[in-house]
Amino acid sequence: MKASKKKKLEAAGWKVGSASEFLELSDTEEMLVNMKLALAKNVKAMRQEKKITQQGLAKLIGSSQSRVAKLENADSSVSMELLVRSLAKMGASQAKIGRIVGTRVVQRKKSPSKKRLATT
Amino acid sequence: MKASKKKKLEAAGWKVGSASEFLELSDTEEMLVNMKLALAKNVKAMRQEKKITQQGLAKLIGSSQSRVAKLENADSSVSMELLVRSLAKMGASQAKIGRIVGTRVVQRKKSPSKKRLATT
DNA sequence: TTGATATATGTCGAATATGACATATAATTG
DNA sequence: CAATTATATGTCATATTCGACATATATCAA
Repeated sequence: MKASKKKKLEAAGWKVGSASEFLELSDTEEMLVNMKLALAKNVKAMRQEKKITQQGLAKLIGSSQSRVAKLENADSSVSMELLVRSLAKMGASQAKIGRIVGTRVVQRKKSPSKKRLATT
Repeated sequence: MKASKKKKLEAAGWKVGSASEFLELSDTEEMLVNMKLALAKNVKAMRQEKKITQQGLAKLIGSSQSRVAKLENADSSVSMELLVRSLAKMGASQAKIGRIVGTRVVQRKKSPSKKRLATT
């Protein structure tokens, strides 16, 4: 994983430390993080498209600007449900949300390729 | 809404009471309930397909049989994240989960059709 | 039927997510 | 530059979700 991406994930509170590198997360956990990143990215994109501030979105979903900031940065303290709810409140269709959930934003870990033994 | 469906939703703890009939839920809330129903339905279907008990799935996701029962019945106490995590742990791909999230299981409320005025 | 196994329901203390707030930093505008 | 507006970060008390347990009910085989 690129150092920049790792730093970003760590900053958001995800466990990407020495004992469990991102690439070592279980497939399930990696998928969940990936879904949240996809949702967060789209929350921000939709909000900007609608030209409203985080404060505006906060009002729309009955929350606060600080929580919206955390939403958009995929902070580990935000639930998948709040992410989905935010998209829905901005008018995203269920179909669109489904497509977002199904989207990979982080490159999938390559399954280990068979290595030829060194012929020393 | 059919009485049977309403009863089922109410039993699961959703607010489908006099003051807010299901059809009166906001589009957003209706969508969220619908997504959870779709996820729950698929958790049960996948588990049965794999021929494992709720106890077995519980072990797979690190939970208990009672919580799995609630999961599959879309109890209001279960999060969207746990539903998604359960599907992932059973091997559902991110794409598949996305398709499930985008699936309507409850008929959409009809938008009010323009009525011709009665011509007394 | 009876017993065994599976699923459902209710409750609990613990863990996690919440909105709100203060305040820091960044971006924009004049 | 300074002022203004937008976004980010840290914390807290409250609310929600959690696994676990007890126990009820259903399903099915003998």
